[in-house]
Amino acid sequence: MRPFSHALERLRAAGLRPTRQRLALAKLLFEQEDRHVTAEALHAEAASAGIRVSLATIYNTLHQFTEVGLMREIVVDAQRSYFDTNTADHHHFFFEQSGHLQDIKGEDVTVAEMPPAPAGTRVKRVDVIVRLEGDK
Amino acid sequence: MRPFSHALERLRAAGLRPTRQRLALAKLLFEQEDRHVTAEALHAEAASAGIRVSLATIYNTLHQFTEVGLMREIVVDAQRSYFDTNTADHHHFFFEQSGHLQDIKGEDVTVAEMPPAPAGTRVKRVDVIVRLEGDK
DNA sequence: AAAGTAGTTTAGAAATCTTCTAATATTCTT
DNA sequence: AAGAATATTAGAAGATTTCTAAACTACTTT
Repeated sequence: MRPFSHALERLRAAGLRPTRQRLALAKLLFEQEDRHVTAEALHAEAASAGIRVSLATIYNTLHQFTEVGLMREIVVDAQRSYFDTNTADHHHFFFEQSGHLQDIKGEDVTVAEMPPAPAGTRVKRVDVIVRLEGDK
Repeated sequence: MRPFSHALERLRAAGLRPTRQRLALAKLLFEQEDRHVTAEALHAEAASAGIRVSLATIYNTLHQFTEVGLMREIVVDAQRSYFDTNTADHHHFFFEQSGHLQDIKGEDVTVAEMPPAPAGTRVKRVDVIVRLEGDK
């Protein structure tokens, strides 16, 4: 049922040349359940999986994947960018202490009574971030 | 009706020593309608108002004001921190092109059907950010 | 298969924003 | 006025992200 379960096909479908680095990163990112990664974390993970990729490529790749809609960026922390492999309509719990993110399914939050977008603008996205404190 | 309309009283009430810099910044920030500022923007504004304050003090002051509840921090842009003088329950329109923020009154957005906070955590805040593209 | 070309990757430098340091200055208390 | 506590500052340092331009790889054409 998942039309592009293979990294190669996903990249091809997105019009991205399937290079060694992109394939390896796509496997890390997409061949398991939805993930939230920072550039540094993915870089470290790649390194320990034996994939040699520069940090610049990690950034390039995360941005490219985001541009073509394979991922999206989540802004929850002023000092660090998070990228999410779940591109479906959904929101987030953010555990401020640990920096951990957890999806909230789109159906589980209802934003009712939105004011209209100001003249001359379009709503690109509505982000609901539930900031949590305490253990986890 | 505004119990602490004067910068001096606000600082005193918050337990912050009313220094020259803090007073001047409090005046810029609180003696006009609700504002959204970045550290750099406030620094520039202070400079053109003839207030000599270092950038380090701007950061110190914004954080202190936030700690004592006079302001709050808004995370909408991974590369820059915004601080808001409106501490009431409310949300935001974010104009991605210009980096401009606009309040949405708390009553104008209803977040219904929130899932419960995960065990061991408390909800600190729920942020709704409506990301806009287009002019303005 | 070889060559050409267009697109990628890379290390390291640079840019940007924020925090730190420790010296100096100011405010508050006595 | 003096002393103690707290603030401010310039500049250095830290952290994250982007840039540069050289080397490399993938794809296309021959």
